[in-house]
Amino acid sequence: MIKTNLELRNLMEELTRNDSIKSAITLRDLQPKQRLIAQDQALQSVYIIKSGVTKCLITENNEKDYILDFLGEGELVGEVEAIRHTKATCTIEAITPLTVYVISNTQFHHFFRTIPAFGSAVLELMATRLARISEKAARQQLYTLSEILPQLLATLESQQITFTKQDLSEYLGISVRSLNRLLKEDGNTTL
Amino acid sequence: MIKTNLELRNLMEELTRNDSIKSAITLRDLQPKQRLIAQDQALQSVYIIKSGVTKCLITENNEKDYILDFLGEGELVGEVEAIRHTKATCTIEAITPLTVYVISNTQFHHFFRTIPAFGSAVLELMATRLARISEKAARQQLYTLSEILPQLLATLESQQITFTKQDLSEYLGISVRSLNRLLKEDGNTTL
DNA sequence: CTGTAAATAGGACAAATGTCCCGAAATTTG
DNA sequence: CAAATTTCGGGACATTTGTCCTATTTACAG
Repeated sequence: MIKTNLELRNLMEELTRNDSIKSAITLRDLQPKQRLIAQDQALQSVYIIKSGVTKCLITENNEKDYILDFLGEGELVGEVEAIRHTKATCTIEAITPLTVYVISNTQFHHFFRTIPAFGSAVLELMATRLARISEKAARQQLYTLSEILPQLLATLESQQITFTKQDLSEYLGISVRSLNRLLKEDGNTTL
Repeated sequence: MIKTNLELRNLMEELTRNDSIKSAITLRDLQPKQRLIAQDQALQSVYIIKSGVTKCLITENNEKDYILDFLGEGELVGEVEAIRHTKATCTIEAITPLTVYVISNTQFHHFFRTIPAFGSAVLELMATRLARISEKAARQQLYTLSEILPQLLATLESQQITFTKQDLSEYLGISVRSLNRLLKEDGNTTL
C-alpha cells in the first residue's frame, strides 16, 4: 500500500551526481507530522521523496480527512499543481523522518522537456497513479470492507512501518470504530 | 459532471487540417451501448472524443460496475494503457452516438514528443483528471449522499442528456434503491 | 392496438456503519 | 510509585444502505 517509484528514485540519484544539473536540486528534511505541502497552499516547487514515508490526504469542508495514498521513495508530489498552475489539492504529511529532493516548478518543466528519462518517468508515474486511484475508488465502492480488509492486512504485514488506526481508517474511508469492529470480527490479532 | 476538454478538441480539429499529420488520424463512429474499449483488452490506439458522450467504468470481480466519469468532447482515453503498456483498466461505453479520433499508440507517443501543444494538452489533461478523481473519491467517502446529491442534481439540470438511474447510481457508487430513496426524501421531482 | 420487454418506484427486512459514551489500559508527570 | 491524563476498545443505539421482491409505468416491435 505504500507506493514507491524506484525508477525515479534511481534517476534522481543519477541527476544529483551530474554537475550541470545538481545545482537545480536541493534537499529538505522533515520530521514526522510535519507537512511538506498544505492543502490550498500555493507551491513553487515539486518534491521527490528520497527517503521516508508520507501520507497524501484531502481534508473536506466538514473537517474529515481522506487518505488517498501513502507515498514513499521515488514518489513525486506537487506535480499536478506545477502542471495546472493551481493551489495544492491535498496535504502531504511526513509519517516517518523524511528527506525530499526539491525542484522549482520552472526547473521541473525544463527537466521534463529536456531530460527524456525524467519526462518518461514522470509521465509513467502519473499514468500509474491515475490507474491506481481509479481502482481504489472502485474497490471502495463495490466491495464491503470485510472483503477489502484481509487484503489490506496482508499488505500491512510486509511493510516496515506500523500505521495508527486513525491513519488506516482514513485510508479506508471509515471510522475508527468500524475498523475496530471489523478487526475483531476477523479474529485478527496482528494489529 | 460530463468532462470535456475544449483545448484538446480544438487542437485535434487543427491537426486534422494539417496535411502531413492528418493521415495518422482516422475517425470511428459508435452507437449508444457500443464499447470503444473493453476492460482487460489489449489496445493499439488511443482515442479522443470528437463528439458524443461516454461512460468510463470499472467492473469488479463481483460483477458490479463503478462509473469513474462521463467523458465528452475532447477527452482522451486509452492513454494510460499506451503509456504503461498494459491492458485496459476500464471500459469505455458510448451513451450517445459517438465519433472519435483514432491515433495509434506509436503515433500518440510521437505526437506527444514532437507537437508541443499536443504534449502539454495531454499532460494537463492527465493532471486535471488525477485531481478530479482524487476529489471524487474523497467526497464519496467523507460526505453522506444526502449532502452530495443536491450538487449532482444541480449539475444534471445543466446537461443536455438525461442519464438512466442505473448510470447515476453507478456513478455515485450506490444501489438504484438507495438513489430512489434519496430522491424521494429530498422531495425532488425533476428526475 | 396489443403483447412483451425494459425501466422505475417503493415496501420490508437484513446488514453495515456512524455516533455517543464509558471503562480499561497505557503513558506521562510529580 | 501513585495520581493525573491521554489513548484505546468496545457496548448500545440510530442511521444509512443493500438485498430481495413486486407492482406499475414506459418503450417498442409486430
